[in-house]
Amino acid sequence: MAPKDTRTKIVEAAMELFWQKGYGSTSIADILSRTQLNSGSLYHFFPGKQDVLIAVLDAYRDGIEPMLLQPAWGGEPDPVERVFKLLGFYRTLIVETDCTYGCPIGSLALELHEADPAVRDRLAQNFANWVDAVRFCYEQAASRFRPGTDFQALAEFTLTVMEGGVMQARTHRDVAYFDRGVAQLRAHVDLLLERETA
Amino acid sequence: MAPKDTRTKIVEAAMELFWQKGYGSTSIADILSRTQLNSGSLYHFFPGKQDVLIAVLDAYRDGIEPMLLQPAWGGEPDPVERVFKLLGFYRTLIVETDCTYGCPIGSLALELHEADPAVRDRLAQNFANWVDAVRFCYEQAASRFRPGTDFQALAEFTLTVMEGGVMQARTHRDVAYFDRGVAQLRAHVDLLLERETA
DNA sequence: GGCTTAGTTGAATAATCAATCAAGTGTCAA
DNA sequence: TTGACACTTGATTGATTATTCAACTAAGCC
Repeated sequence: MAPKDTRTKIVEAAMELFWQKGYGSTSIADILSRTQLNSGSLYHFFPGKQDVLIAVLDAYRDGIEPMLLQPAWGGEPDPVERVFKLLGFYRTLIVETDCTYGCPIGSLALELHEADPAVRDRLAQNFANWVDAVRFCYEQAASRFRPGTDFQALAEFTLTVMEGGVMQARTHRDVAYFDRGVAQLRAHVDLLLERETA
Repeated sequence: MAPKDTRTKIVEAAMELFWQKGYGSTSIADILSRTQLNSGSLYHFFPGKQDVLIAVLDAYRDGIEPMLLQPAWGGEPDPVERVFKLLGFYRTLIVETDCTYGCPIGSLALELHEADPAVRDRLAQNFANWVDAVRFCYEQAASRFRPGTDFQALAEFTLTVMEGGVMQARTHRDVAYFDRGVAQLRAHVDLLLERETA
C-alpha cells in the first residue's frame, strides 16, 4: 500500500500539472512541492522525468472508461446521442475552466515534437482508444446510417472536431467556437442519418 | 539596412526554432548559435524572449498572404477549390516533413496555456486571419451554396479540420489521418453545394 | 579632429533545472 | 536480536536558463 500510495500521488500530481502547464514547463520541483515529497522518493519510483510522463499517459489510457466515458454519457441509451453527450462533457470542462481547458492528450501531442517512441506510441494509443469508443457508438447505430458509411473516418472526424473546437475556444476565450464546430458535426451526422427521406 | 538585418535574422531563426521545438524548449542560446549573434545584440532589439515571440507572431500575420495563400492556390480560379488547394498545401508540408509537421500557430496556441494577453491576442488574430481568408473563398461562391449557409462557421470548421488532421497525422505518423479528415469536409461541403439536385 | 549614437561583444550573474547519493527510517521475517 | 529490504531524506552537483552590463567598434555629422 505504502509504495503504491506514493507512486499514485506522483502520477496524479503530474497529471494535473502537465495538463495545467504542459510537460516542459512542469519541473520535478513542481511535482515535489505539490506532493510534499523529496526528490529521492520520486527517483526511487521513476528513473527520470520522462517515465513520469509515460505513467501519466498510461493512467489516461486506463481511465478513459471510468473517468471520461461513463460520467459523460450517464444513462444515455442512444449511441449517437452518446457521442454528443461526450462532446457536451468537454463543453462543460471548457466553461468550468473559463475557456482555459485544453485536452491533455492533444496538448502533449503538439508539445512533444520529437518525442521518444515510447511516448509517441502512448499518445497515439490514447487517441486510438478515444476514436474506438466513438466508432463503437456509431456502429451500434449502423442500421440508421447510410449504407457504406465509414465509421472509422467519422469517429476520427469527431476527434478532430473536439480538438479543433477546444483549441479555438481557448485561443479566443469563447465557447462559441466550440459550439459552432459541434453544430457543424451535428449537421454532418444528420445528413448521414437520413433514413426517413430515402 | 544593417540594423533591420539583424532583427529579421533573429525573427526568422526564432520562427523556425519555435516551429521545430516549440517556444519553451527553444533557448535564447539556440537562437544565438543559429544566427551567429551575441546575446547583447538580441537584447538590443528585444527586451526579452517573449518579445521575440511577439515579433514572430506578427511575422506570421504579415506573411499569411504572400507565404501561405498565394503559393497554396497558385492560379486556381474556383474559390471553393482554393480552400482545398490550401488544405492540399498543408498535406505537402506534412509529407515533406515525414509527418512531423505541426501548424506553428496551433502548436503555440496549445503550448502557451497561461499566455500574456499580448501573445494570446496575436494567436487569436492569426487564427482569425486564416478563417477570414477561407470565409472569403466560400462567400465568393455564395450563390452555389444552400441559402442560409453560415460561411463563418464553415470557415472555422475548415480550420478545425486542418488543425485536427495535422495533429492526428503527426501523432500517428500517417498522412492518411489528415486525408480522411479532408475527405469528410469535402463531403460536408458537397452536400452544402447541392444546387443541381434541388 | 572630436561628439554622438546605433550596434556589438562576450564574460558574468543569479535562478532554475533534472538528477544523484550517502545516510537515514521503518518494517518485516528468521 | 539480527539482517534484509523498501522507502525516505535533503543537501548537492553540474548543466542550462534568461538576462545584464561595461567596454568596444564603426559610421555620420559638425
